[in-house]
Amino acid sequence: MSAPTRSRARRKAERPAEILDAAFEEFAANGFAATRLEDVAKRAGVTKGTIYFYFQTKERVFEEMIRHISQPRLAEFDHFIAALDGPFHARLRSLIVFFYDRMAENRVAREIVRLLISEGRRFPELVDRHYEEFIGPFLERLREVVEAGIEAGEFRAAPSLDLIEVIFSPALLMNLRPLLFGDRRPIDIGAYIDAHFDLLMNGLSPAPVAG
Amino acid sequence: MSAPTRSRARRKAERPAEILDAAFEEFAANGFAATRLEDVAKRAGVTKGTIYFYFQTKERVFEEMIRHISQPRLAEFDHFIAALDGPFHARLRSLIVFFYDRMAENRVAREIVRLLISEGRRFPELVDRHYEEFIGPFLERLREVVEAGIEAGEFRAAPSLDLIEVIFSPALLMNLRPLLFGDRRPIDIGAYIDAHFDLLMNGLSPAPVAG
Amino acid sequence: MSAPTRSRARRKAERPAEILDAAFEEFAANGFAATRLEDVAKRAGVTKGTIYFYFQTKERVFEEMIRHISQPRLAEFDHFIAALDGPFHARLRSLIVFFYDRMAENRVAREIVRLLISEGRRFPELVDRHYEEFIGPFLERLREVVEAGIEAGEFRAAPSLDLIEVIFSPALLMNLRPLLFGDRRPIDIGAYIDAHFDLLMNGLSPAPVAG
Amino acid sequence: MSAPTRSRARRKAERPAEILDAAFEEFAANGFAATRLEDVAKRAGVTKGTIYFYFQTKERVFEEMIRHISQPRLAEFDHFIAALDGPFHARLRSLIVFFYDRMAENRVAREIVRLLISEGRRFPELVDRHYEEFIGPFLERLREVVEAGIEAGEFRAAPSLDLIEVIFSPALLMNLRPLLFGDRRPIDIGAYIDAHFDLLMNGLSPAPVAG
DNA sequence: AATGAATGAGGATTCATTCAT
DNA sequence: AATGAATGAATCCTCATTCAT
Repeated sequence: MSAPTRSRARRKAERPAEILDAAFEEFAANGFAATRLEDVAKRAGVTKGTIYFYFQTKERVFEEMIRHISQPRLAEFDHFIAALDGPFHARLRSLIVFFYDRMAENRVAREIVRLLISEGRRFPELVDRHYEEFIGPFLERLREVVEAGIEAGEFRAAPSLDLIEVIFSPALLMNLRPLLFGDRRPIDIGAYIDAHFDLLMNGLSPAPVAG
Repeated sequence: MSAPTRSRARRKAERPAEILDAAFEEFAANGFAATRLEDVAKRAGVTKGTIYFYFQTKERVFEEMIRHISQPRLAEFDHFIAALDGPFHARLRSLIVFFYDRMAENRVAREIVRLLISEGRRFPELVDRHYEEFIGPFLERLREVVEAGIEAGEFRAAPSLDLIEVIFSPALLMNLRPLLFGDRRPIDIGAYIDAHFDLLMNGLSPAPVAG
Repeated sequence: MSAPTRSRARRKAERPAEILDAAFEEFAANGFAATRLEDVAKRAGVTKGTIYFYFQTKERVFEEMIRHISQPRLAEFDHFIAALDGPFHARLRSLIVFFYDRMAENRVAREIVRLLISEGRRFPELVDRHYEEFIGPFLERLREVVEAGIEAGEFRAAPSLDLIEVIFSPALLMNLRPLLFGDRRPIDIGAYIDAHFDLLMNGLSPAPVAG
Repeated sequence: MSAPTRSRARRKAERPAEILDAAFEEFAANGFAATRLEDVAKRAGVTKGTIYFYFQTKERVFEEMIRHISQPRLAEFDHFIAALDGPFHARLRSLIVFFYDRMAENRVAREIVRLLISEGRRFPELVDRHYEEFIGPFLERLREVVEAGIEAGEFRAAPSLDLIEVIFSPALLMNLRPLLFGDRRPIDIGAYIDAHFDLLMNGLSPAPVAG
């Protein structure tokens, strides 16, 4: 099948990506130290030697794997931002739903988070790059929307503006839950998102009795 | 010093705890797979053989270490709960501040969370026990306070009552941040807690103009 | 039970023997190298330390165990020899049946043989002592009976007189069989003994037609 | 020497056999448990890792070693059987001499027997395979010769026909002797074989006085 | 480009032996 | 006499890495 249809040259060009995809699965399943390059090779359909042809060390495989898996999300995010429209509370909701969808409910993204947490001490630059490329820009967009919403009178000038992460942090829980519990303890994510947004907009205090 | 002052029997009684304390430091620093029992032994001031006298395998050392480190917190929590008092929004704040204080700002607790995330797949019972002993009861207390507060008219009956975790989840961020960034990217936790609580009570919507 | 009936002093006197009995079972089951003194201790109902109180090293335990298990057979053999009586072919049969009974069909004796074969290179003096105390005397008695039988005209002066072991060697097979096959491949020992003795007396050649 | 003369591929093809030959020497000298794979490697001129490249565990090395050492004898035996000729008592003697020669006087075969006895409990399938491939067929040939000899009037119909092993069992002694005594207690094997065969044919009973 | 044989340092685990009590 | 905590050398096995082909 693939042998006749894809030229040898083309297959060669895809080798590194195939190895990194395989590496993602193995590292996600076992962590950095407990993953054997032998298993990565087997999963990628090559031999250990081939991995060393493309990557210098196991560390390098890990680093490039994180890069390889993360990169595609960036463009997607930019595109999404560009399309944001409508009233600011709708934009805010969109941003948050986007995070739930792309980060919390997406297995690949979740496992990357797991790896950043578990191996972050060994690869601090990876974590920092992630902040600069994903988290920072996301928070920045969030802040812009909230600021504009305040200006437009849709939001009040809450202290959370300065600590914008407090606004979306409930979404983190949906990211961590499956990392901790796997399939155990499932939750109704739709209801959770609604609860998050309701709390975000209205808080817990009872509405003052309108005159 | 210890040889003359402490009797052999006394030292023996303390050995397992000493080993588990050392194990915590090593596992927290390197993760399960990358930690060498030899280093745990050295840190505990014993030899490898001694570890195997008390624990059957490296896995067992890990499991018992988690248990050993976590246990003491339980009593503390129960005691805190018993002392909860005052208006319900104050109790709610107390609970949340308690979580920030004991979980987010405490290095040991944070590292336990890291280990549960990174090694949870290998030790699912540990994660589940943690839920049953810590997370579940904490959420339960939280729910009780909110329910009572609603009854008392201090809180509105928000949908978040059913998904109580949404209420305290911003605190998770303060738990994860140092796991990811170490000492880089510090944050003003006091301000963050205030923002969290403000959002919790008031939301982002502008207050309706009072009559 | 045993505590009240047996005095402590008496139990102490039996300790070494209990240890050696336990050692026999473990060494027989696993061989010298694969046996753990810890298991010997457990089986004997004492601790490792106690073994070292009575015996200097694992090697010593092994050596003394062989001695301890073998010794009792010697007296038995002497007693049996003294009672030998009747025509010489009957005495020969008795001797051979004795060997089958005490060596081939007795599990303990068989396992001692296994140990002498498997550990003989490590403990050559044990093997040699065994020859001097058991095999040599047994062959000597065999030779005496055959010689007397020749004198009495009951046996012919076959060359096997000088290599007396050829006479009883079929019995060895009954010793080795269970060492190799355990309970697999059982054999009718009674019939085997009869075949052995028939061959011994009559050989395979057809009887010359009597005048 | 070997590096320039033998190609890598050629050396590779011989590696497993070289390792198994080395394994034979070490296991024969020390038994299974007391043999260190490190020593096997050293003797084979490779490193520990190489052994594990070809064999999964120490057990596997042992099993394949037994196979590797035993196999070549099988063809030899078949060839010998095909060439059997002459009167039946001559064939019987040939068979028995063959056993003495190939099993009792051959160091390699003897040590395999030692290993089957000492490690048979751990590797019962090895013992059973040995019976099926070597012992069983050998006994079968023996029986055929004796049966044909009876038919031809060269042998009498002794009860030993049903327990054919009684006929060759004296040869076992020549197998076991060196296992137990090494070079101590040498024996004149030629004379022993003669005595064995004389007994086999004529027994111990005095010849009836011919008319 | 790719293979896979080979290495060797490293780490988990075992166990004979010691010794304070 | 007896215990059992403690040791540390020994040994199995793993795996990142190299390199001849």
